[in-house]
Amino acid sequence: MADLQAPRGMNDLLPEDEALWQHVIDTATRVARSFDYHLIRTPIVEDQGVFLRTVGDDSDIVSKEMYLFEDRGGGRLALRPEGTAAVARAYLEHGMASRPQPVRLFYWGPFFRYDRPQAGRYRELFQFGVECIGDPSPAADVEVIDLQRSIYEALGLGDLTLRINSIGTAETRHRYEAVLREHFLPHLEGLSPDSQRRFDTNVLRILDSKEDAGHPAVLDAPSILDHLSEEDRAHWEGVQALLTGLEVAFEVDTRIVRGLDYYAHTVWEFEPADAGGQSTIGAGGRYDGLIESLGGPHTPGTGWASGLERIMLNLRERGVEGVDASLHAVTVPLGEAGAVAAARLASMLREAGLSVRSGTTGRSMRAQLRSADASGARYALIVGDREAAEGLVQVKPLDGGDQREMRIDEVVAALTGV
RNA sequence: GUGGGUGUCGCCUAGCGGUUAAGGCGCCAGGUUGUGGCCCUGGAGACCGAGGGUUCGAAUCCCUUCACCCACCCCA
Repeated sequence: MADLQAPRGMNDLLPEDEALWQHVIDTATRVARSFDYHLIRTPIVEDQGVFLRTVGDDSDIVSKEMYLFEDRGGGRLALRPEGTAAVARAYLEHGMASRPQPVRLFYWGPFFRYDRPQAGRYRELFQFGVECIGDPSPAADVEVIDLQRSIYEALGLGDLTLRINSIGTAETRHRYEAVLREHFLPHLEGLSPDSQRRFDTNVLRILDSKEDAGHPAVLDAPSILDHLSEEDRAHWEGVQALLTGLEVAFEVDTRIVRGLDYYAHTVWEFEPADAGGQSTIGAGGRYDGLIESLGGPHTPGTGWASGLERIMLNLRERGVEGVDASLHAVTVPLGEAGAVAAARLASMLREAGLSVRSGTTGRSMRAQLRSADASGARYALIVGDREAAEGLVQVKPLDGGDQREMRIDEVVAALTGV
């Protein structure tokens, strides 16, 4: 084995994965565009402040998973750990608030989190995400959820479960956190060390603890839904009514709390029914406080991100493979004159829109035909010195059909014609 | 960050103290002169993840380290 390897938790995408990868990106892009969402690409590196100010100091992402570094000019940069804050930064920087609202954006690309790798969890991960910025209504939440669902549907993952919750506004949440602390305080001793830690850092997460899942104090914990303000409640009911109207199936799950600080109101996750470890395929939420925390005016927003590796993992589990654009032909050059004629023929066919692999010169005809057969191409185009001298080609169908000799200028028509 | 498992040719695997480290797939070349898919023959390709020990002798035992896998934490 080579002594140099890809960095831990980072993977190479190999040619055999190309078809499925491209299928996922193309499908997601197509569906997003059908909702009038458009691509935004932001740098892979951002000023650290973009994430430090928005994501939340005590979130794991900021406290221990960010790749932070200084560039040669002393700039304090971060490899982006997530997309929303970066898109919000771009929205502000480019004055998108003066475009027609809401602004509908999608993006995809690599993100980085220094975390221990595991099934479906990588240090370099790829996400596809969308953001709808500038619309405070429940309809915006439901639009992006519907878009997300449509992408999964188009990919063949229509059976994913949508679990959804409302965490109200920041004020609501703070009030609820106080209620929760009061509730858990007498039971702290009986909870796991993790939950005891969360009591201080993020009480909400105790509700989502796997270790304490069956604990009576968790089971009869007060629900955030009972602590929503009137405004929160109106939004929340609006979301549910619209989802129901669209016949989008969902489950209310009050344990969904989201790890990032900027979320408010609606939060959701899509998961396969047979949920395992790193099972969440895509998750999102409303982030009305985000742009303010970047120094901009109060601006509502909602969106989601989905892990491309997790999508691919689930597609593979269901036996879905991408379909490779099939190779039309392979040339079989023989001799020096044949090599020249074959190369000219190949470029002619490519210009006509066909995909053509050049055969390896200097190899025996038998070796070349074996290789052509293994390539999956439909035709072998044999051009030896004899053919070259007379401007001819032997067109050999690789499915066993009869070989035909034709003039070079007839080949394009013969291969594109039918 | 915590706990468990695994590392032998490109891929899958055998070997588990003394073997020229074996096989399958794949790759390359042949099975008479320019015709594939099946079959047959041959070849290339591994200092057994890396570094230290133990031993007359280690892929096989021990330690360290790195990587991968699985779970927790967290998250997409």
